[in-house]
Amino acid sequence: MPFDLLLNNISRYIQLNNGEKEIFFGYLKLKSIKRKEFILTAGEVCKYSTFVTSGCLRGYTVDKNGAEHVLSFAPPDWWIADIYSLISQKPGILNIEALEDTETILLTKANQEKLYTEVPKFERFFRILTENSLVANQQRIVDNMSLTAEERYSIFCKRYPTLIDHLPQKQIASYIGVTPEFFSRMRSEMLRKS
Amino acid sequence: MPFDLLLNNISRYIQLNNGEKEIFFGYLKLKSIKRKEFILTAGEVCKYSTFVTSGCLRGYTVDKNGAEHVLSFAPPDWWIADIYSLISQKPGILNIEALEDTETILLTKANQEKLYTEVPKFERFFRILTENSLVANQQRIVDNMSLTAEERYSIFCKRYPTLIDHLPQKQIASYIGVTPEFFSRMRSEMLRKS
DNA sequence: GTGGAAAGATGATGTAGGTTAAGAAAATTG
DNA sequence: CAATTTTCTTAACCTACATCATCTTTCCAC
Repeated sequence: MPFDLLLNNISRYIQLNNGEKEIFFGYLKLKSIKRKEFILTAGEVCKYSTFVTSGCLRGYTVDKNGAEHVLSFAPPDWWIADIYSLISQKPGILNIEALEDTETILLTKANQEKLYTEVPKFERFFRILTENSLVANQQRIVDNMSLTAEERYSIFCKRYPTLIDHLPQKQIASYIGVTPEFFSRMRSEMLRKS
Repeated sequence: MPFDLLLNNISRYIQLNNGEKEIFFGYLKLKSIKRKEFILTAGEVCKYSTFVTSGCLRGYTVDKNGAEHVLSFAPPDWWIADIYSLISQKPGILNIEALEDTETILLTKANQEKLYTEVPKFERFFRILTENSLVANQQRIVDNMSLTAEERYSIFCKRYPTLIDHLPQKQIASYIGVTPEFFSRMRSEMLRKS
């Protein structure tokens, strides 16, 4: 059952009966994404919430100097979307790219709205999802303002232990907000100290 | 009617009939806060969503070096809370303080939950509120990673024109993530250039 | 497997913004 | 309105991190 991981993800916050599950499944679509393929690029309108079942995606912006800034990684069991664009249905700023071959489940904005009407529990589910995301983002703002790069990296390691091994370190550097060069130096510095 | 501003705030996203308004009003409490008074301090559990009708609040954290970091201002027509603490009902990290004498409307977490059950529309309202907040926070992360302090200040001026005049500039400095000294220098630098 | 591209390491040098300190101006409070 | 506290300004010096350049290593496509 390809939806198992997703059902389990959802059951953390709301309980669905079989009828509700059927309705839900009807609104989903499976999609495979090849490594380096994009499912969204800046300037496009985001049409889907994407749930990752295997592989890994990353969401990033490109600033006016051409530098990339990773906003989020989406390993299995995570949702990803350009929330701004998805909500407003205006062109977004996020690029979402597969870091490796990735399997996903898509829920269109339109279907999500239908789901809210037909199974109102989903309103709760996505509210909670958004709340959690907001909390994480707020914490990240605080961390960026008050911690050194080294401290932010330690936090990243604790929070995403599974990601550290198989993620190119320039991606991690970008996520914590430093250049790959500085990140490399910082890491060898940290090893030397320990 | 002290609830006018709040009703108007809500009507941007959901429409309430008179019965629903009555239920809603029954769950609200008015509270006046004196300048420099705190409605929440780090370590406490956040019990309310607070809506400001006049005056201004600020939410900030204190890092391990004792430095303050402003996460949000709440001028009239804004909601404020320690979302993390409010959701989890665990001790939070936010201090919320009145920058001037302020009038507020409080909605307890418990009443908010009741509202979700009795008037499910509110689930939608707070979902949208959270979504908007998430979008703003995400943008702030991007801005902090990719813009200079000067650019962040320009954005702040455009986004919160009413705040600039009557906010001590050290508070603005803290919000955009620089020291008051640097902020002062930067501002005179900007004036010189223009 | 091998050739080319991407990722990583490392050194020299540059800069945005921090720190410390001290005085001037403004705003609160009694 | 005077006293006191808070905020703002300016200046000298400092540091975390960026940039640029070059070299080595790893990866992956054919």
